[in-house]
Amino acid sequence: MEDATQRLGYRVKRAAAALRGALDRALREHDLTVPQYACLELLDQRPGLSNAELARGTFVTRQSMNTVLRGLQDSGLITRPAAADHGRALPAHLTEQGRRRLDAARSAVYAVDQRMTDAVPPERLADLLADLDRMAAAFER
Amino acid sequence: MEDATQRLGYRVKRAAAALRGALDRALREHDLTVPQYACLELLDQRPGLSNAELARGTFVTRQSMNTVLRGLQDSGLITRPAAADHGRALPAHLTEQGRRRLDAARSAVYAVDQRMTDAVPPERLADLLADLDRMAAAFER
DNA sequence: GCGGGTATGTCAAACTCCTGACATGGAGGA
DNA sequence: TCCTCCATGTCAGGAGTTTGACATACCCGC
Repeated sequence: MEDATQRLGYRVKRAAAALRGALDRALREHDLTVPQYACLELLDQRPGLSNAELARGTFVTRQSMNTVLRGLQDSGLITRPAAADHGRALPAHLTEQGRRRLDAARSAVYAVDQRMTDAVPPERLADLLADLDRMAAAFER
Repeated sequence: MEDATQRLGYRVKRAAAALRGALDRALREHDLTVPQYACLELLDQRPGLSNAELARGTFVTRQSMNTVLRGLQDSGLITRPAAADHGRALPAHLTEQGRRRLDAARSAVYAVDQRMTDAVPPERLADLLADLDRMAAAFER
């Protein structure tokens, strides 16, 4: 195991890089970046999430998500109250325009995901998902 | 499959994010970034690689690798000839100091990789590696 | 020989993301 | 009640990466 390209980390990195590139290309025609799309998708499934919660859900820092949210807000894709009624968390929601943009981009993203999914033998998909979860969990603290 | 967090792309992204974070933390004490380490490692295995070849091997653009190489050069970890004798490609090589720094960082990186590897059942490791390769290959053109 | 195609190194500008830091608001124990 | 701890939103600065572009150098078919 002296060749670093044989190690698990290298393979994960390569697969993730390929995925990221494909997503970038697919989302560009919808004028969305990957974090922006991830944010919209998360917000569609769980409306009212705060900045910090969205950051954790998309694997970026609060600060990065803050700028992402501001951009989405300026584009009119999401809304956030100016002040919090309880605590400091500001619950974000999709606007009608945001929902439409998400619907348009979703098909492109799903096609990318499907292309990747189709590349693995179907009988191994469940194990693969479980292993990816275990790898991620191995670094949580 | 309406929950986006159940899709393969999300799992890959999460695993890669966890790995990247762990590598960042592990390499910080060696004053190296992930691309810098990847570059050194690749250069150790295949001395004389050019900027563009290193970029492809580490999944970044030529421009990014160029700045990485310049930093490594300024730190005295690699050397590059000022002019190319054949074509424009400038073959890079590790210096003695670069080799020492790599050796020091390698154990930390290997520990991270091993921790991730240990998280997956050993009888599935070979399949996992193969599937990751298939996923990456699905996006090549 | 030579002209198109390809690959390389490099520059400039913009963008994204991160680290570090600070102030605010809530929860729980002394 | 007070006060320590934790989570959140935000600001400032900097580091890293990307897109777009340009000039140079080889290759190959004509």
